[in-house]
Amino acid sequence: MRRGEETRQEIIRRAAPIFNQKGYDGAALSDLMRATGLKKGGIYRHFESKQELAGDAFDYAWKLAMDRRFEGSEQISNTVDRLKQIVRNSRDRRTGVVPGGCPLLNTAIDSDDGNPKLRAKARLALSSWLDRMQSIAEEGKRRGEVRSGVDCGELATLIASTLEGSHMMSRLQKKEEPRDLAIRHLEEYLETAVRTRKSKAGVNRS
Amino acid sequence: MRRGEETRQEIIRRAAPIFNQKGYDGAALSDLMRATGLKKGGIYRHFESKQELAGDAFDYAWKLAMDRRFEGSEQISNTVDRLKQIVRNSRDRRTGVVPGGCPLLNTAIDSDDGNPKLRAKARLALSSWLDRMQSIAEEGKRRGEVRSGVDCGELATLIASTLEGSHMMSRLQKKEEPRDLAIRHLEEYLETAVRTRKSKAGVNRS
DNA sequence: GCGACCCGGGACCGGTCGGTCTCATCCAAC
DNA sequence: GTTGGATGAGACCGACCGGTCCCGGGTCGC
Repeated sequence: MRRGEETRQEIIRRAAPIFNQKGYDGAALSDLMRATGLKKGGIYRHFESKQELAGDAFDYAWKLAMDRRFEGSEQISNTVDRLKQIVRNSRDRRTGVVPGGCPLLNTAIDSDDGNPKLRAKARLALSSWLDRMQSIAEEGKRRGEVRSGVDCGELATLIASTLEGSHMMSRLQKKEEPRDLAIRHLEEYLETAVRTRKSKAGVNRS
Repeated sequence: MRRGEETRQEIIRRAAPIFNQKGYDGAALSDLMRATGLKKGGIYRHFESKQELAGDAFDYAWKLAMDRRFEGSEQISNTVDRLKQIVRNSRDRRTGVVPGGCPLLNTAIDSDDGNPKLRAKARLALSSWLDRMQSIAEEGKRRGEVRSGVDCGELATLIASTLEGSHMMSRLQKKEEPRDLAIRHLEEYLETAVRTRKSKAGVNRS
């Protein structure tokens, strides 16, 4: 990797928390300069605009968040248990991600007015998250682990919105209860309304 | 009401959508001047800072939203049906409120970094909302309409976070599905896990 | 060792920010 | 009709915004 490219990536890494915490407008060039240790010229050498940097920073932050949220789920064979793991990850695997809360939630609200480019990125991010969860549910359906009556797209939407809503509340109240509660609720829902009932013993438990 | 006070209220009414749509930093004095038809002097005559105006505008927007969300629920006698009505209101009664989405969600994210005064207002707003729903559930418990095992505070938290999360998704996707889905899910939950089971016929339906 | 180029510093730009202050006008009480 | 407080206009302020540009220095390939 060329030296300039390394610097570029470093700028993205350092800028991501600033944008995630302060929003697009709130993240001033002076903040980014302080965070990166570079002056304006050094930053604008690698990005043609603040928009471009913000976009790259969002992609970086979202990728990290997604990786963490699906971490440890791949090796779980049962799809419902895999979904439960993903749900729990939103609480248990939040270290090492970009500070400032969920980039998707932040950017969705932040770009609600104005900023169509960031908004498009947020929309895409949401879709990719939903698609991944939906695919798991559909795989579960084919395998007979998920009930045939379940709408996999709706299931993914329900999980995402419950997690995001409780995430906002937990951050606002500075308490873990809302998030814990949402996770318990979703686990319960997955067990009682999604997982195929087994008449025999040997029910899967994660 | 003195003339100045009328002007003050009018400024709040006009400023509220600006703050709700653009956020605190995003709402420039020039925007507020355009919306109110006043110049700086005219605005600062009635508010000692942008902060104060933003706070009053949030209170105004939140009061409107709360009124709408609880509208039509008072005259429903059964408490579970009352909660169902409140849940449905978040979809059905959104006309006449301040544009730009839920003021609580917007302000919670917007004030996540910086702005402690607005954050305190958002926290208070959330508490008052939760308290109102919790009180209804507790009344239902005393009346035997809500199961004794239900934690009313948790129920309120679950309703709020599910609605807020789906609200964000609906706005981001510009689709009503996430919100509709969340409402259906909460209605189902209220019926199956909250409402007291009746062994006799004549089950309440809203 | 040399030349080309990659890189970052930092002065500079016009514009806009939130906020202050003075002054003309309006209106109501007398 | 006069007067005095309430009201709003708008010039002005320093700070800071995102963005541009040029130059000096470091680092390559040769």
